[in-house]
Amino acid sequence: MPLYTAGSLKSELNDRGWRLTPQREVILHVFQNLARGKHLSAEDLYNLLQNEGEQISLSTIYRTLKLMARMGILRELELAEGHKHYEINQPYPYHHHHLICVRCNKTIEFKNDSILKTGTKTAKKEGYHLLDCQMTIHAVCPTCQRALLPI
Amino acid sequence: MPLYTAGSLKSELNDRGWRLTPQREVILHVFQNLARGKHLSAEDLYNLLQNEGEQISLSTIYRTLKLMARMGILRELELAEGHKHYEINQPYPYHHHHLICVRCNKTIEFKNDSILKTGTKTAKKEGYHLLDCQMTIHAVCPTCQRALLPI
DNA sequence: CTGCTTATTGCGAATCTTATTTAATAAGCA
DNA sequence: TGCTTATTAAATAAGATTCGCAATAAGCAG
Ligand SMILES: [Mn+2]
Ligand SMILES: [Mn+2]
Ligand SMILES: [Zn+2]
Ligand SMILES: [Zn+2]
Repeated sequence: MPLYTAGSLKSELNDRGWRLTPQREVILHVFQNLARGKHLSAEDLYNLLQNEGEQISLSTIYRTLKLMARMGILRELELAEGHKHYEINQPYPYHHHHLICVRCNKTIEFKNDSILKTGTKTAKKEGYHLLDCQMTIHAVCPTCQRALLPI
Repeated sequence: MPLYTAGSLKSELNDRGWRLTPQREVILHVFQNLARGKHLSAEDLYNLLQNEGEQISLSTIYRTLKLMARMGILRELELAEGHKHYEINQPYPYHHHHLICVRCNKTIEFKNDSILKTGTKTAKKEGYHLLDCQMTIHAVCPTCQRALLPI
């Protein structure tokens, strides 16, 4: 899980016969400058770029998010039903995990260094090349516990 | 994360004003008797039941899987793109986690007791009612590493 | 710097999973 | 045993993501 710059992204892409496009650079930049604790869906990213005057099609957004997740640059998160969220994939000491309320989707980030260690060790043991490891806690938040039993 | 029987499922449902139906009982039974390491998608479950002569509609399958996941009876897993997989949610010592190849979806289960401990502690600290906690490692398996660079 | 190859983009249309609507059914309970 | 209403099946809709294709432009060789 290295930290990417526009330059290192370009070389990693070119090494595989792929290309660095302005769209990819812009999207990486958005995630690199996203506030801690923020997570973007494809639609979120699309709207954010629209508001900044960047014209990147939704198709390209989807393709780029998938590509960068497969490269280990972004993390793909299941924070809500029906669509994915993304954030930059950072190593220690920024590596963190998520506690999610399954009813209202309120999300709390937490850290635990032993998880990344376990992930690294387990992947290595099986000969896998690690891209990301994440712990997800599904639970019901205090507010939703008090609400009267809707599922 | 208690272990459910048809009886305890019924009381937990009835306590909330809900009902135990034959469909729900059948679906719980399938997951309770599923071989270790097996994970079912909604479609998988539907086909499995069809082959056993059980007529349960796909709508009911989806509703039941969601309900049981929200109750903490089943775990919802992201083992492949585009659809979820489910397995029974078991406590220590059966509690386990998943290492997934993002290219071919080959999945390996592994255990690590400290994860459930961390999940329990973190949920408690925030006042959340724990349903499930899981660690997911995204990686590229040895076979896919050798394959020539398709994403 | 120039031209060529082909990866990538944007657009629209398609796909596919999951949710919803509705009438019929049946679980729980008095 | 009868009543209330949660649940079902089936058809339909919704919504996220992917795909096909023509136009564009990144990388590279000359
Ligand atoms: Mn996060
Ligand atoms: Mn499993
Ligand atoms: Zn909540
Ligand atoms: Zn693989």
